[in-house]
Amino acid sequence: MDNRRGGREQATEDRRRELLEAADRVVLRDGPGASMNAIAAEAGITKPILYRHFGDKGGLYRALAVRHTDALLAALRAALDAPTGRRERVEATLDTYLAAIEARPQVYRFLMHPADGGAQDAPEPPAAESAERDFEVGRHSAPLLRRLGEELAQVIADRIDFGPGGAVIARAWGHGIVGMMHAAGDWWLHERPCTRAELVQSLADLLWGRLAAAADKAGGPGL
Amino acid sequence: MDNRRGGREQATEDRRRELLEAADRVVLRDGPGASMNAIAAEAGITKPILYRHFGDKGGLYRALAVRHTDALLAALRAALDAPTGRRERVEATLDTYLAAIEARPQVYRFLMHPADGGAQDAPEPPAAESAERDFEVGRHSAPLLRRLGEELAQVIADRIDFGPGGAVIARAWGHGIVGMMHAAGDWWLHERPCTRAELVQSLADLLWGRLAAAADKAGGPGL
DNA sequence: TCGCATTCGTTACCGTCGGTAACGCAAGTC
DNA sequence: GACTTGCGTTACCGACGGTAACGAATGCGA
Repeated sequence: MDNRRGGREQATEDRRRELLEAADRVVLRDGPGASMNAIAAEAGITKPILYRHFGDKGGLYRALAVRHTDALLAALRAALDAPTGRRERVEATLDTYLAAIEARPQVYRFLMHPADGGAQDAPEPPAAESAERDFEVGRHSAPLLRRLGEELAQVIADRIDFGPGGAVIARAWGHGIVGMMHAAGDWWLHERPCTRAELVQSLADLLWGRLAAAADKAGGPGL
Repeated sequence: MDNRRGGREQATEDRRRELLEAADRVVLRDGPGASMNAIAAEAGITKPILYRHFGDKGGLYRALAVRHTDALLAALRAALDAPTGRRERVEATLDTYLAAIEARPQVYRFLMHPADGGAQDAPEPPAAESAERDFEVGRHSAPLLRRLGEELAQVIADRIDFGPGGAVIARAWGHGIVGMMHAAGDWWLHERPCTRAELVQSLADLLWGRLAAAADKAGGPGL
């Protein structure tokens, strides 16, 4: 039908988008762990073509994650680039993240828990001689966190002047801050013990060294 | 054999411990996602008795997690209670955590990714009318993080004097700091870009407000 | 001593899932 | 009109979590 224009590549690209949107709908409805069958059904087709497009479930999830991560990253970058003071930028970034996970908790949930990740070493056939030798702790959790961490690290490294070896510090901070945001956001979304603005203030205060500056409680063990 | 003493309850308790140790070995060897079959085989028995003891896989994993979490918590509490300055305590706590995940990455990996968690709402039969209505983002990730966060929040609330409403701030900080530790530790364990001591210093600096105090890079957009 | 209930353990199975092989069918080409 | 080339299907595989139904061993009252 609409095969005019370049060729089939355009068509398969459209197809891919369509499949991703269907997958998105299903994941949004059923949470992570949505089955490939369900996704295929939602898209009006069957499993094998899903696999032809995305390889395996990890591929589909990765593609989905990239979509949403890109959107979130764009919003965060905007907050990070606002022409205001550093404190305001930090607050805006925190608020942007929290607003995003508040608005679409299912998406957020999916992004943070993408089933597994990928290929440890050898699944199992060769006995199991990987033993404790294989570390490779990584990729168990969310690639999103890693991406956000690296992104923030880049911004930090660009903006703040550490001494030599500063790149590593910036990365540690990037991942650390993202983790802080994530964990606090997760807890907050679950229990809603305060408003978003209050949480933003608390976390910004934490990053602003209030932990070091705060007074001990009376009767404490000193310091 | 050793049925003297109270009765069978003692025996089943021993059994349970034995099974948990077997499960521990398997999880340590095969990573999370170790199958119930494998665990049962390691314990020298078959699946159904595992299910009789722990209900379902979540139950077993929860029991395992509690064991390790308790051990880690004890170590962290010791670091948190050291009779030194606040900065030293923070550094000791960070170092304790990082040393733990460094020493046993498989255990750590398992704790942070306990398969799923539990019972969303209705798995699927009733059509799927939960829709986007059900929030309940929680419990998707690790209960360990929550426990650590609450624990740290308690220590913070005990030791630092916030004004009214301080309990919520302490909890936000507790979860935030734990998340920071976790994410940074995860990244560090994966890439090993620096020594443990260096990471501890970087994170402690971050918590000490160095982000607020640090100088802008030359040519930056000002503040 | 026999029967009987209870407990521990087994084998054998179910439903679902991720993933794949083999086939069917339409369209473009000579 | 035969021939390739993709898209899509059905039908299947192996592994998993979980369970039902059945087999010994043990304790106990008659």
